[in-house]
Formats: sequence, C-alpha cells, structure tokens
Amino acid sequence: MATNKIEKSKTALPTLKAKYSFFEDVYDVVRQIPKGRVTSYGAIAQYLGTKLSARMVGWAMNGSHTVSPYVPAHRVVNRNGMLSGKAHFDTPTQMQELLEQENIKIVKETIIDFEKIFWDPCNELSF
DNA sequence: GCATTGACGAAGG
DNA sequence: CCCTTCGCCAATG
Repeated sequence: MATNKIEKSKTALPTLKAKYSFFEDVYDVVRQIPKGRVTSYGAIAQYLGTKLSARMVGWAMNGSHTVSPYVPAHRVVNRNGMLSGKAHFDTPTQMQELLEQENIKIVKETIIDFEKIFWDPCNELSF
C-alpha cells in the first residue's frame, strides 16, 4: 500500500516530490515476502503492472538501503534465481548468508529449488 | 536533449 | 545449451 514515507534522501532517490512512486510499492511488496521465500524482479514488476520494466524494480531496490523499515532485498533475485544483487550489499557475501539463514540453499550464487520457494506476489498477495 | 547505463527478461542465433 | 541482441523506463552524464 505504499504508506511508508520515503526518507528524504540524498540525491539518489527519484520522484521524491511525487506523492506516489512505485518505489514505495516495490519496498512494500518486498517486505511482505515470507521468511524462507524469494521472488524475482519480474514478478514484482508484474504485480505492479509494469512487468515489461523489471529493470525499474531493480532500480528501485537500489534505494532500498535508504528506506525504513528494513527491506529484505536479499529475498529478491532475478528470474534465474541468481543473486544478481549481491554486489549491492554491504559485502558480496551478505546476501547469500542472509538467505542461508532462512534455510535457503545456494550454490554458485544460485538458489537451489528456486521454483519451490518462489513467492509470487500476484498469486500469494493478490492485490 | 541525446547517449549511456542498470540488482531484468524474453527471444533469437 | 550458451551467448548475444533487443525491449523497457527512469536516472545520470
């Protein structure tokens, strides 16, 4: 529902003046990902109605570090189940470790049984 | 205002 | 089956 307020950030956050931005929605959806489950940028994009722009979701996540509450960005991977965003964490290994703490197995930066733990906001969250 | 880039994804070779 | 290209939209130079 995007009721969270965007922190007045530095310069990196876009559309700050707009009352609404899909950035908030992205964060909101990501926060609702159950522990031990993961989703993909494309799934979030599809939920937001911009499935053709999954890149924007990833772009939005770039500001996930500046928002509150915490956004479990480690639960969001690309459609292949690869930890494509690990490089954007504090440490390159943090993303994998966080996932492993949730009983998610990772080999070669790719989630094992990705399809089984995949959480589709369009299907699970429904609106 | 055009060109490049990006935590993606699907399609083509 | 792996690699390349294109499309998408917004931000940045």
